[in-house]
Amino acid sequence: MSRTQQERKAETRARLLAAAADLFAEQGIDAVSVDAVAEAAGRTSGAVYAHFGSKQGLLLALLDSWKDSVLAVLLAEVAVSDSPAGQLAAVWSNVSDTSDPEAARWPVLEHELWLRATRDTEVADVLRVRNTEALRYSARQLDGWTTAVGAEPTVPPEDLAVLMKALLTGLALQKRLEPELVTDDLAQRGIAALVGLPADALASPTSGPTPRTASD
Amino acid sequence: MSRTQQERKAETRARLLAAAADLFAEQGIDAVSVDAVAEAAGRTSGAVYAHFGSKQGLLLALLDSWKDSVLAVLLAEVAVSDSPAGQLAAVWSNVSDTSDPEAARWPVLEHELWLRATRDTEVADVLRVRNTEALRYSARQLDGWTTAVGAEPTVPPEDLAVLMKALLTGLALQKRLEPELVTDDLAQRGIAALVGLPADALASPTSGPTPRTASD
DNA sequence: GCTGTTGCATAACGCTTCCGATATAAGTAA
DNA sequence: TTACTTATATCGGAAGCGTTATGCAACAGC
Repeated sequence: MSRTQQERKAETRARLLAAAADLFAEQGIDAVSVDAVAEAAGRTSGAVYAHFGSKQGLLLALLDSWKDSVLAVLLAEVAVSDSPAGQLAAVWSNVSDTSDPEAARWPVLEHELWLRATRDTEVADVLRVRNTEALRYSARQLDGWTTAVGAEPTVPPEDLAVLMKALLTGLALQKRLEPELVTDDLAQRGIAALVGLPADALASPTSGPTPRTASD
Repeated sequence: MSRTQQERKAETRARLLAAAADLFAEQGIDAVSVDAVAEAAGRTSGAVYAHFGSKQGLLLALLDSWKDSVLAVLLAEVAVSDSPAGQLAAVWSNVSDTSDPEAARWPVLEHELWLRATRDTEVADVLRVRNTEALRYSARQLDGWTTAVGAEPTVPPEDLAVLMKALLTGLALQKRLEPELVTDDLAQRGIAALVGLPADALASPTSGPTPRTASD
């Protein structure tokens, strides 16, 4: 089996990034050594420095690769349901799911990155780009939903997107500390209140098929 | 001038805690060495281990000392104004003030502690205690406010407190990454929406007591 | 004043980190 | 083959970490 150098290199790079994502999320970025990442990828630390120059370089490359992949995954999950309630539920579960350790991993890492951005300009820059991108998309969606459902939010869609993201982020944070305090139902009521709807308006959508609503 | 051993010890302990609070918030807990804390306090690392046994012991002692002090400060600031609008503004500014580096410090540390709680059981325990305490107080306040202003929130006060805290936390987080995206006005509108009020019902901040009813 | 104790400084230990210098293996082109 | 390039491995150094052991003043009780 002959593989070109390009293929070899590409695979090594991919394996290093995957290993870094896993370990960073599981143990925290600072707690993970370069050697640990390399070993988990079946390589040695030399490969990391050859590919990314430094641990910081590895982190930035990881962020870059995420800007595409993670957002794409979320959008795909959202696209499955076409009712506002289902789509919001998809977003919420994507952020807050604590049952599956695999899925619960990257929100933690996301959280860590936001904190890191406070002191690391490079990380902050990357995060800002992703954030405004997500907010722009979110604002568009929210605008469509609110008019479709006939809600009258007290703020324009762009601001509503900020509030919504803040609420979801805060709830996810809180849920990790005290899971039983933040039920799916509570999240839904909070969202409804922000949008300017009665609490049950999202549970049984007025139009379109009823999707899988969050239980609890 | 002669000082008793007790006084000496107490002052050293206080200085170590103060230095730890400063440095931890500024650089992050892991990035700060025990030696650095000791030096900032005008002592050496030996003093740290004599007092707290370990770096983790120092951290836990710091958390303990905060459970009293920080909450007390916040309550005092809240007590200054006796209108719901003013009190909410006090809370929000206390969480989100980014102008004064001194004040902007501890929300960052708070954020870091929440993240740390994901992997550190001891920190999680302390944080849970403080959190439920704050939520209980907050729920009581919110209950009083909503009835006083005549709002009709869609959830009971205990849940409303969770939502409110989540929103404020999320907004503070977001504001640190993109300050111009999260104005005080936006925060106020978000709060109002959660409580179930029109956007301008809360809009008279630091002035004296506002009329009891917002209806007109 | 003498003596035991307290509070902290000093210095060293064992471990881990990042990362460069060097070496080897794999792939490509003639 | 031969010559050359590229990708990864190996090794080691300098520095940093938390922690422990020891020593030395300043104090307290007699």
